[in-house]
Amino acid sequence: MIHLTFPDGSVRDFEPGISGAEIAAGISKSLSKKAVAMTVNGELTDLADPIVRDAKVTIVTRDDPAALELIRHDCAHVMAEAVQELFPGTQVTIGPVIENGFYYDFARNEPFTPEDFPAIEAKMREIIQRNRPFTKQVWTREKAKAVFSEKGEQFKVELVDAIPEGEDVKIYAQGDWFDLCRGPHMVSTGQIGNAFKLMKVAGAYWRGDANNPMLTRLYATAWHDEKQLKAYLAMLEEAEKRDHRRLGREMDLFHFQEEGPGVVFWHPKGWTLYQELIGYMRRRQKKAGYVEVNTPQLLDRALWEASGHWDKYHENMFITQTEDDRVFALKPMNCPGHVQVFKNGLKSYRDLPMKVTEFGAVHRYEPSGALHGLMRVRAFTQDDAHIFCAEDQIEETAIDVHQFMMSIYEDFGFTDLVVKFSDRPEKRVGSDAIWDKAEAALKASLEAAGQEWEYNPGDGAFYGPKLDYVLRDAIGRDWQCGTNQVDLNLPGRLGAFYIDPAGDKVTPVMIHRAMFGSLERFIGILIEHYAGHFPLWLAPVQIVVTTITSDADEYAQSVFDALEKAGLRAEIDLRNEKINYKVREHSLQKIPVILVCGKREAEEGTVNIRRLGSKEQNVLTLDAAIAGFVDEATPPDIRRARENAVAA
RNA sequence: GCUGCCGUAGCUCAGGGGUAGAGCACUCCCUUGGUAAGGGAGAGGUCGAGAGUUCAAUUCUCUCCGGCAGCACCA
Repeated sequence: MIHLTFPDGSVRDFEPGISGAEIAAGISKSLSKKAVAMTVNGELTDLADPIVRDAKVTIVTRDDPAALELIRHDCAHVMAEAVQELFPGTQVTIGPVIENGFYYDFARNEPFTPEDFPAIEAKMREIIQRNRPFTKQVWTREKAKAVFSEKGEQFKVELVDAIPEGEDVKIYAQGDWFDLCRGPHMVSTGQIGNAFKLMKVAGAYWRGDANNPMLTRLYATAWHDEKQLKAYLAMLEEAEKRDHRRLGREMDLFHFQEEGPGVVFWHPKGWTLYQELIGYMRRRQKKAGYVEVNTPQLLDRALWEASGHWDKYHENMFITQTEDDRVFALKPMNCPGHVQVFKNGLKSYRDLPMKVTEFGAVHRYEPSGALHGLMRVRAFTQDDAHIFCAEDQIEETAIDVHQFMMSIYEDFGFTDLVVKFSDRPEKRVGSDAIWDKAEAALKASLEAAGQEWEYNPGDGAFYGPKLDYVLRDAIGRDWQCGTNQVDLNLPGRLGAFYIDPAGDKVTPVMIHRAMFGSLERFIGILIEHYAGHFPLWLAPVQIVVTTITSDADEYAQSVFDALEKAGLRAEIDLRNEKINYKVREHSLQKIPVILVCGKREAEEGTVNIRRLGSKEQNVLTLDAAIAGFVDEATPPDIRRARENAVAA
């Protein structure tokens, strides 16, 4: 007898080899009907699997959140069967579950098009209706290879070969169709339900390697029920509405055009936002002891060869040649420039840590397919900094940078973020002793702040370990922004040193860090995060003053003048249009505040305030209104400084 | 860069071998209206670029450029 423990804590005895299906049937008829899988000691397995020893067992029903992964995975198998039924000769490869759904990669000479989707979906519904059971078999490697080669499924043969020795070669069948698969699956295709939809067709390299042939990938989404599916589709629509490329055009922030692929034309409003961010960061960095510099856009090839960038990245650099045959490259990064600033003039240990920062415009010739609005561009400005320090200052510096980073993200409302820690890769420079030190320092900086982190083993740069900061936006998407990297290589490579207390020359360690990452990208993220509804301190136009009729023009003008005098970014709209029209237009422009001045307000010396996203109207005296707006438009760092001053 | 799709007015899009259309936006006129579209008139396009086929190409073919989705890449 074996003892099985159930979620309610009860323990019952069974014959060894009993299956989950039998247990469920023994508990109740309805459970038996709803059961799709089970977990044994926390591991999800087929309901039909025998249980041979004592274990904790949970029966998973279709409504269980854990079943969603199974629904998607089963659906992937059904999609593969449907495709092979409709398009004979198509080879199957792999079809994993991903966030929100699944995909399946096929090899076929003809590409699929979205016009094929309805037929595939219909065939999938048919297969689901057949309600054939999923059955598992374990084959020998030889049999699997023989069967798949016989079928002309070369990719599957490769996959069988890739299964480690000693691991079972599992085959799951649904009716006549079968696939090599790790499992688990539900009981039968009928349990998949109807809440799925093919989403897109795309190319993808076999095994994710650009040297391999390209397969056709079909993406689909699948859910427990229609309601969830609809909610997901609605979320996609919402995401599309806040797409920064669309809002950038609608709000007149920036544009792109054909002659400049991947480079931004900033319009007055977008540039205001841009400058506001730079101003914020400049104040914060100055306060944190950074010194701001500016280094050349163009530098001789020799410097890039010395830094090692030429060797590794020259295909991705913009390179120029002058009449006298000198080759200059547009800087793809600021580090070598900052090292030159450090090197100019002898440095003492007393100068360390030296924090050099630059709003550094860099150019990188990114692959055409990588370009994406502001998120990936070929010319961008980093809020870059390099901190030159002694080895024994790495830890304090890393802590300092981490806390700085967190406080900056908080000012933009990013409180949900993930920090990824990457340590030494196989190919690297520097002694193990100093890697030990650098890795420990980065970890210590996170622990000192009580910050949770994800571990990316071996993903560090060849020159040092790093932290990456991934922000989660208002609709749950992740964006990598900040980075904090220890560099044990470049200062030495470029001949930087300082004089230590004993009078010896010592190579400093350099810490690379960027908070926004790139201004362009960060603005893209902010647009989507706020859906264009910027907080007042960032809004390019904070307030529009407008009138009901021309009777109040003069008063409106005086209101506008007062706003400008108070340092607010205001516009005035005296057009002979109906108030409805003007309110609509400025609301669509996502102007945070509309001040309506009619006869009444002119007589009373008040303003009628309407806030973006609300229909409410609020009447205040002009002075009170301005005081409120000035307060609200205060950047968070200045507000903090003021509050601290008051407290002290 | 790779695979697939797309490129017609500022925007969203229709059309299709005989040199173009709608709505919104824009300009002008009328309208002075209390919180999300008042009315009228007008202007606006080498149909992404080049080549080819054709009596004739915006439409068909090819090449290039740009965009979108995904993959690969991201110092």
